[in-house]
Order: sequence, then structure tokens, then C-alpha cells
Amino acid sequence: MLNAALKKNKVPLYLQIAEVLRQRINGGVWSQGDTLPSLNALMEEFSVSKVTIRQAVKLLQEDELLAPQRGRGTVVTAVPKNRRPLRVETTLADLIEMYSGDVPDVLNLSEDFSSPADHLTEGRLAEEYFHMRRIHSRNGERYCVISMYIEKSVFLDSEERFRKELVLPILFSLSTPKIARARQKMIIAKCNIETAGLINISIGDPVAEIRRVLYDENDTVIYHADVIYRGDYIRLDMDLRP
Amino acid sequence: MLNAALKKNKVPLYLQIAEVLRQRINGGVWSQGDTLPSLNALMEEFSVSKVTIRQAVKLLQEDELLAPQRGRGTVVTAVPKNRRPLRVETTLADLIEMYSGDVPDVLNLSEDFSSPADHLTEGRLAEEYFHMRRIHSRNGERYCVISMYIEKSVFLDSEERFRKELVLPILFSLSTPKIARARQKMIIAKCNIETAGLINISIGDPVAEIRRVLYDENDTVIYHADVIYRGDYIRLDMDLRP
DNA sequence: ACTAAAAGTTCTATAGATAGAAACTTTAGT
DNA sequence: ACTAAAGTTTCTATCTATAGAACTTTTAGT
Repeated sequence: MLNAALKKNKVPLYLQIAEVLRQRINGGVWSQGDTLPSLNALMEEFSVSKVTIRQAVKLLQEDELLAPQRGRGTVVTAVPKNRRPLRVETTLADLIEMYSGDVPDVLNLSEDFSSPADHLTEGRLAEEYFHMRRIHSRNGERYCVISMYIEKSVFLDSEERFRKELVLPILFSLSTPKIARARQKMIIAKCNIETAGLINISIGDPVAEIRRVLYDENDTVIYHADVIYRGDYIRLDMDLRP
Repeated sequence: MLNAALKKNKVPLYLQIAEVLRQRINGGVWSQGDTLPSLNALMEEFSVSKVTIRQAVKLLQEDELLAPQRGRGTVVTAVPKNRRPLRVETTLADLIEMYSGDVPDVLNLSEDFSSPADHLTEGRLAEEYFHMRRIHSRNGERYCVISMYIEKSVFLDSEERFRKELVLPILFSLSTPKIARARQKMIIAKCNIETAGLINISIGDPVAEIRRVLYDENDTVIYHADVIYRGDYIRLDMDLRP
């Protein structure tokens, strides 16, 4: 039964099995210091050849999650770590506070003056926007790509800051225009080829695609951003209010 | 540059390219009736051999997204469809209304009397729970696996209904106990081997792992569920209240 | 020292993935 | 009918993935 899912997929068996073993390690089934079932036992569990298991183990060895030792077994060497460091905020107040702690590194990719292409379901567009693409990273790990539009006159008022600093804290600190409300939409997708290259994950890996729109008091769009986060970097935590 | 992401991944090139082409079709870059760039053009774009492109195209042909035609080109045959039918609710009021429309089919997998295993960060556990695992589907398509715990005495009061119907609407219709509040947490993960088998997606495909906890007025956990949704079935839409 | 357990190595064999090239067939336009 | 465009087929070649089996080496326990 477990094997059916493996065999029906075209991805090589050893890659799939490596993922299964990785999930067991990351999910706490096996902890640092534990010894995995023997290669023979894993062969039987997954109904595959030993060489397939060994290739899967080798991948995890290269990632320093496992250390196979002849005569002894395969030991888990993975260091437990917080793999969900970033919380996606679900209230405006929290969004304002989002970067009060650890500030990510910012790498700007490109910029121009243009407007969001899609049709808004609500609010109205200003005449022109500043468009910027950037990457955020922490501890050298890139975790999201942002494509954002800032209303042009707002941008020009603080041009230097917008280019160097995080944009949301700036927007929220402005007295004019005042951010009256915000919307955020999210879907889960497979990583596209371009983003995969930019943030060093694989095509098809899980990502969150988030759209954030900030409106002023006249319901004009002040900020419109499409953010792609690597899926393993974020979590959402919602208090479902009555 | 585009090719670097392909080449550094161990998944076969034709599978990766199929995914890229699939995303372009699903993302609206190519619509039904459009003709793709020629195989030679795609070969050049991705810097791969023609046979690799042809294998990618063949996969999409089998999925009825593409129809290659000799002398003419490769035409998009994909039927546009709503690929995000289910909205994950982010307020309690919406959660109550969640199933007022189209009701999913329910397949029960297993049941027993046991308690949630993990340590709660808040609230308190009752003495015993009814545990049930089930699958939801719509139009024959399985889209989530649920592992839920219902407080035992609550369950026993409406045992028949809980086994047959959707659980949340029942819980919300109860006068005793009253649901006082709820929390919902979500992470994005790669599909595990078991769930992949249950809902017919691939190991490693994007999924949402959602935990929902409902509390009564005494902050006792009445309902505790871990739900794994296929990532392409859901969307979140958050009005960020000030 | 002996034994059992377990990983590592070697061997044979087949199928799949990938590359590159050339020739053939089909379609559409002139 | 001719030409250009584009997919299809065929060929050669190499590498990778997978299977199964047997043997060797290492480790740990008695």
C-alpha cells in the first residue's frame, strides 16, 4: 500500500524515498542520535532494491541528516532547528509589527515605473506606480521574492528609504497617506522556474503566493505586492474570532 | 539562467519541463487554442535535446493539456477550470458558514477512542475523545484527509450524525456545549507518502497542513483536527482588520 | 576468538533519460 | 505543384536508475 504511491510517480524512487526519510527525520519520528532501521528492513518496507535505499540515504548523508556506519547502522545526525521562522500575519496590527524583530537582508532585483497588470476586484488604481522586485533573506538563506507596486507620489516622497529599507514599516509610518485597510490573499503553489533559481529551491517545491494590497482612506491602492515565500519558511496562526 | 534551476535538480529534465509548461498553461500564459513555440524553440529556450521536450509534451498530451500536430505545431487543449474551489475560512463566522453551499462527499477511514497526542499550548483536554479519520472529496476528486478528535460525551450525544455528516456544522448547531472560540494554524508542507496514496497526489506535492481547535466556554477542547488539504484546492482570503 | 548484525562493494542485466543528428511525413500557404 | 514550417521517426551513444545476488568489511556483544 505504501509502495503504490512511490511506483506510480515518475520521479526516481530514490528521490521519493529520500523525501519520505527526510519527512520522518524533520517530523520527529527519528531524532538526532537514533539509528534507522537497517537497509534490509527499509528495502522490505518500500519494496525496492538495496541500491535504491542506499542512494536515498546518500542524499541525506550529503545534507548531513544521516551518517551510515558499516557494521553499526545509519544514525540520524540532523540538528533540530526551527524550520518555520516566519509567521505570515493575518491582522493589520500584526503586519505593522511584522518587522519589529529580526530584520531580513534585502536584495533589489529591478525597478521601473509601471502599474499592476491585473484587474482589481476592489478599490481603485492611482495614475502611476513605482515597481520594484526584491529578494529577502535571513542568515544567508533566501526565502521570498517580492514584486511590489508603490503609488508613485508616495514613493517619490521617500525614494531613498524605499530603495534601502523594508517597505511596509515605511508605509505604516507615514502620516499621509494613511493606510485605512489591507487585504491579503494566499494560495499554495509549486515553485516556478524563475523563483526556483532566485531562492535556491527546486521547481515544483511548495511555495505560498501571497498578494497584499494596502488602501488609503479613498480606497486607492497605495501598495500592491505579490510575494512568493518558500513554503517551509512560514506558518499562519489564526485566532478565529466570533 | 533559466536552465540552471533545471540542471541542478535531480528530478529528470522532462518532468521539470513538463511542470514549467503546465504552469504556463494553468497561469494563462498560453490559453486554449494557442499554439506553443515550436519544439526547436523550446529546445533552445531550455537548452535541452528535442527528445526531452517531446517527452515533456507527451506527458501534458496524456493529461489533455496539449495536442501536438505534425506540420502544424502543438496546440493548447486545456479546458480552463476553477482550480481553487475551496476557501479556507479565517473567521469563526465564516467557518460556521463553510459548508452552507456545496457539501463534499465523506469517506470514513477509521475510528477509535483516544486523545490528541501532542501537548496543547493552550486550553485543556477533556478526559477522552472520539477519534476519526476521513477523506473529503468533490466531483470524485479527493482533496483532504482529516484526523479529528471530538470530545467523547459530545460525540456520544449525536453519534449517528457525527459518523455520517460533516462534523463542524453539527458542532456549531449544538446548544451545549457552546463553541466559545477557535484557533487555526497552518503550514505548507510536502505531501507525505500516506496522504499521497489516499488523495492521489504525488509525494512531495504542496499541501496545507491545518490544525483547527474549538474550545468551549471553559476553554476545554471540544474538537481538535489535523487536516491535510491538497495545495491546489484551497485559497485564503484575509481582510486585515485594523 | 567467535558470532551476529549491518553497511559497503562488486557483478550482471535491463530499462529509462539524455544528447545530437538526420531523414521522413504532414500541414498550410502561395 | 512547390516551399516552408513543424512534428515524427530512426539511429547512435552515453549515462543514470533499478533490480537481484553474492561477497567483504566493520562494529558490537558475548
